[in-house]
Amino acid sequence: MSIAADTKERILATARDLFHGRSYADVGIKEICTLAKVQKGSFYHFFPSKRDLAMAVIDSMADDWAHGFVAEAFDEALSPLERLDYMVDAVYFWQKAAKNLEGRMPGCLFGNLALEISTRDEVIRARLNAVFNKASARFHQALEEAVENGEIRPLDTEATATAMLAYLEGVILLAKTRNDPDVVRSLGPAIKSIRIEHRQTN
Amino acid sequence: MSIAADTKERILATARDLFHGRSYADVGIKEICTLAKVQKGSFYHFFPSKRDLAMAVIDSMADDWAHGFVAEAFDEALSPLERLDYMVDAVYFWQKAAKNLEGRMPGCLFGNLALEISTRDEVIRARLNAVFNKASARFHQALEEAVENGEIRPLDTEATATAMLAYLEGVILLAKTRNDPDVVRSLGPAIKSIRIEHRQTN
DNA sequence: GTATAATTTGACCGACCGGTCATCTTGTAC
DNA sequence: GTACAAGATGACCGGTCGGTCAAATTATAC
Repeated sequence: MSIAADTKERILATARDLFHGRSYADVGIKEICTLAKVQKGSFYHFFPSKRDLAMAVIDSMADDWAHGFVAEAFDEALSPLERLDYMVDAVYFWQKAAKNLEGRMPGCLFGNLALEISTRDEVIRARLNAVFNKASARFHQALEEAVENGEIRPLDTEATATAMLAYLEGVILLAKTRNDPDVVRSLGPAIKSIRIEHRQTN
Repeated sequence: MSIAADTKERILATARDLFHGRSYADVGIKEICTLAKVQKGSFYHFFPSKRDLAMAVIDSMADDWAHGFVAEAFDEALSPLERLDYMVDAVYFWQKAAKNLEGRMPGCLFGNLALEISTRDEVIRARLNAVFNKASARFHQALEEAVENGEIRPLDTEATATAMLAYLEGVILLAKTRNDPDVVRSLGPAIKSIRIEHRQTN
């Protein structure tokens, strides 16, 4: 069972890297199998289809993310606004490291997949949407605390949290198009300037 | 010659719609030809390759954009901040109309292509980057005017302009992932809250 | 040791991909 | 009307795609 788990894990990790570095459509099962040192038949023993692989990759990445530097960035020991800066920094260093390795900025796997296949596959779209919602919730919590602390003036924390996530994704998109991680560092910190006021309740 | 131009234009328009609504990789030459009522050989009479078609589509869309509602939005008769709101509105109505037609929010063609193929094709990446630079220049000009007018406090207009473009792209990305154009309307106006201060010149 | 299930192997499939090409038709110029 | 080029036709190509499968191998349970 441990060997099997290893094979599945190897497929997953390989697919994740390839999808992230290129795109879903551009990476074939054959290539994944070759790099993961797995036969095609074995692949289909673990994954019913390429689609299912994609969903497993999304889940896997979301997990790593949530327990990795996102957990660090949103550490409650940090002040809310520090968390935002930490998050931006983490994205910057990650993208820079990836570029040094591969020569290209891969951007955000979720953003990439969202724009590539969310118009074609409702299930994957919903999955990616859920990932974004979870990410947005982190921002939301930080903002709630920041308002409580008096670090920032009261605002619509929920809408602003989503706006901040959108901004971060947009910055990564632009940085990827420039193939320059520095864009993240120069534009990223402005995430703290984004404000959506409370809706009027008249 | 006018007939030929029409054929080429028909290919271009069809490809643009299909690439926008789905993705570059997902749309085949054959499908484009069928919808455009053109034979495959004719296609290759006008376009050397699918890649070249993609570049022509980018140029064509950028042109339409620049002379279409972007020109309207950034009309100098409007106050700078009004231009931003106009731009957001235009995106909202466009996406909403597209969703009503096709059932799905297509998002921004440039953003879509950037995330899908900019890691694979340096020339296309550069082309898309140029489009973004032009868009950013529009924001830049508006911000310059706004600062002159005293509509907003002085800031790093160039960096902020790019940040605003990033935000807009991010908002569209999130809206597409939710398949809900209303996201553009609810988050979009916050574009005016983004600020990047002048770098310290000590 | 034997039965059973999990895993691996690699040949194989039809469909479709981007792209080619010889041939035919149409428009243009004189 | 004749010559020439631009455009249209559709059969065709090798390669790759996601996916299948029967048979062989390995691990597990008793």
